[in-house]
Amino acid sequence: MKQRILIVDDDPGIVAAITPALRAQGYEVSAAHDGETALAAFRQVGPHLVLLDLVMPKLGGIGVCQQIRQQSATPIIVVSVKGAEADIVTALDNGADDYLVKPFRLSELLARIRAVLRRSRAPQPLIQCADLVIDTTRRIVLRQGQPVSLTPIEYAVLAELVAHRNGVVTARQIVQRVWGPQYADATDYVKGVIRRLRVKLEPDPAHPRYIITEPHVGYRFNDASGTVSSPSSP
Amino acid sequence: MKQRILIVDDDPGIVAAITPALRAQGYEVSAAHDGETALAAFRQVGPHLVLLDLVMPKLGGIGVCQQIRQQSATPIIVVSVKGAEADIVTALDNGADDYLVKPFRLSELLARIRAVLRRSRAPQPLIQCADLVIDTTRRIVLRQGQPVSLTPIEYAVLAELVAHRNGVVTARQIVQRVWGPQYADATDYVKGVIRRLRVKLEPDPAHPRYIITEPHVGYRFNDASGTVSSPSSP
DNA sequence: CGGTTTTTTCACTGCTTTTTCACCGCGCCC
DNA sequence: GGGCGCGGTGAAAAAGCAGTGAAAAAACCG
Repeated sequence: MKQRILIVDDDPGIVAAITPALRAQGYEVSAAHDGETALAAFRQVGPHLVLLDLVMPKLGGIGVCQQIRQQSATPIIVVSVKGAEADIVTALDNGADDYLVKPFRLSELLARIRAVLRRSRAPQPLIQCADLVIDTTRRIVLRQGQPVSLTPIEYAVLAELVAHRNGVVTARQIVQRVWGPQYADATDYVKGVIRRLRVKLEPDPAHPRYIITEPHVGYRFNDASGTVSSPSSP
Repeated sequence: MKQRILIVDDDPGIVAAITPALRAQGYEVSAAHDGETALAAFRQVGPHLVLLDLVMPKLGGIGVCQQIRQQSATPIIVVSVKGAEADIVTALDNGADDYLVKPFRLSELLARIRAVLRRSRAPQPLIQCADLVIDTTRRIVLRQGQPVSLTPIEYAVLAELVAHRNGVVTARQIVQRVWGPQYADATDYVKGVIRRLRVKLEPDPAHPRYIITEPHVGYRFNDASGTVSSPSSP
């Protein structure tokens, strides 16, 4: 699935300059030109990353930052002409992940996007959980050492759950990430896939241990045991 | 728990300049002066973050970066005099999380450290109050460590109360925020939800400690203890 | 092209939540 | 003391949601 980037900038020139470069890298790009439409677009598109200008009509970049952070951990890179120490510190302390001063070098922006996305999607190569092993690099799932055959959609949904393991993911989020933003309310799809996943992965599909339903909120991948591979910060 | 930072730089001046500032922020600081000792120190200290210079004897910064990445996901901020596009892109693509060109502003470095640590350590703004813990990002409420299941409306009302904790919120305000402006005088809804919240959250629902009624005004969420959240502002 | 797997659609069921409504108790002011 | 506003209580009706099964449609593969 293509990664989606939302550009928020009131200067159409900037948007026009960046967009094709991002598309060339294989990202899907959408844009908003003021703070309020940015938040609406954010909810609708469910992007994997936000490129955010600071100076904007309606609602400033800092405000957008805070609003997004209240509802999501989606990475944000602020791109602004304001290069003062105070601006940078304020943005970073209000939830931005990186800060780039205009004018910037395109390849640097791309590299910073890669770095931020790499960390946020943190595909820990191996996730082990009782009798399940999920190898995200090979797209393989083992259950009690036996490989489980998953269809592409099943795997994509599982990956989405595992990416936020121990956290709740709404059906809406899953549909947006796996099928695309335009399917946002086709949450029926998820029901079916979740069921098939449970049949294939759960010891007792009727009483799930891994794929837990958080009533009226969404689903949660329950990883009781700590992840064993690739030790992160000790 | 104090967070540990490993500084890797062959210039003792830099180390001497940064170290006290980091200590003042409450970090534990250790240092290494070349690539090889850096890796040894990394394994020994197990830092939460690495500040890495590029030009060094024995093993360059890029090499250190790769080696660290092979064994850990510990965040790395590269700090270097080299400001060329190619250097930045190379560092970021080899596992660095951020890149700061010397000379840098100290407060910017500190802000970038906070930003990177925040993301790597899932910072959850928690509201703690006696035996209640409210995790606003994950939509989870714990009572004496046990998760409490709240319905969407219950959670929304609680969030509204908590947002103005220790201040009074009128029933009218709650209805407007949770149900929408057109429901402004359906204050009956609130009664029911408040009751259910008390049953679920209060030790003695008949004599509320948290969700207090302010007669003829509204409700107030009583947060005796201070809020505990992640260290974001210095 | 035919057969198989996968995805989509839909109707149904049991359960939880939300809404609605009637009533109770308390304090207050006239 | 009786009416009145306000907040708490309880229960039943209505609505919404998740799980299930099964069949149609689409994609895949030889």
